[in-house]
Amino acid sequence: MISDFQEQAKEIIRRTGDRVTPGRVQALAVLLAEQRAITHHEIEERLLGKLQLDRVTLYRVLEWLSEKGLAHKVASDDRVWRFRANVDVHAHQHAHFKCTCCTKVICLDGLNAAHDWPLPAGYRFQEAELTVKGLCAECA
Amino acid sequence: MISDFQEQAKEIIRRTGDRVTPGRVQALAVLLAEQRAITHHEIEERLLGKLQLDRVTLYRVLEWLSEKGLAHKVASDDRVWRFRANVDVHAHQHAHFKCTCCTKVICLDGLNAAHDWPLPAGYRFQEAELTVKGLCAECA
DNA sequence: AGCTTATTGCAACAAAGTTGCATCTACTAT
DNA sequence: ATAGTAGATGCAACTTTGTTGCAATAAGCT
Repeated sequence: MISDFQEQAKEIIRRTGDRVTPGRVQALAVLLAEQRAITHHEIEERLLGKLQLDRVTLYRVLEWLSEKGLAHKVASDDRVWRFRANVDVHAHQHAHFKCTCCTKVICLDGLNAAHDWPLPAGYRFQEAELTVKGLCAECA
Repeated sequence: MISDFQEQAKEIIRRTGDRVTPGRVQALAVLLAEQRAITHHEIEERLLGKLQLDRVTLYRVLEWLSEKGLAHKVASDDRVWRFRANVDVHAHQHAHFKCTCCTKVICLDGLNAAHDWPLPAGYRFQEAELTVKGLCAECA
């Protein structure tokens, strides 16, 4: 299973034309194996044993994944970025759910934060970030 | 004008039953004088000259204002909390707009992030935080 | 196999916020 | 008015999350 994600990650990264490095492959593999948005810290934990990767390098890898559109960053109220691999045209405009109990974050793919929000005159819309908070099935 | 806000702040604070201290009064007065959500740092700037208040104390005052429901905190993608005085039943459920150019944040009072978001089975809604990003009238 | 340049690791730094504790002060009760 | 007390404040030190500069390394090309 895991090597499956690794191969998948390798192929995705190869297609960007940029270098295929262990750090990028393992980090993306971790994200692919996860159905939810996870923090830098959580990714580090999952890499333990598999690959020793510098903290800073992981930050840079995650930044690179976002830039290349292979993953997306999710802002949260705890000042921590979370990352999730971009699946297909999963694309940009979608909402997130954060459990106020276990802090888990998932993507609400069905919910697209569309651009029909009424803004004051002269304001221009770019994007919307919607985070719904509550309790997940396990914590409820 | 300014002392007007000070008197208003004093009265609001008095009604909580907690102590009316210069830090609380001045901080709330600053928030009342502002129509948008501002950062700890911006509040500190506006207090310069009026009152020398320790960084930590301001953090605690802002926390207290939130707890007492006199102000609300707005999370943002720059990992910085912003605060705004709560006007009337302005209350909780509303959206925010953040200018991607000047980083200014305003409250979209007309837009209430209502609770009809479709969640997965077993999930329980608590609150929603909606941030619309784009350009404000001055930056557009 | 060697070259080139992107990537990595390390150390140091930065911003935002928190904690512990001694000191001070707003309010209360005299 | 004064004194006592719980609650606020100021200071120093710390934490967490993330960033920057730079020398060393290694991925992919020829």
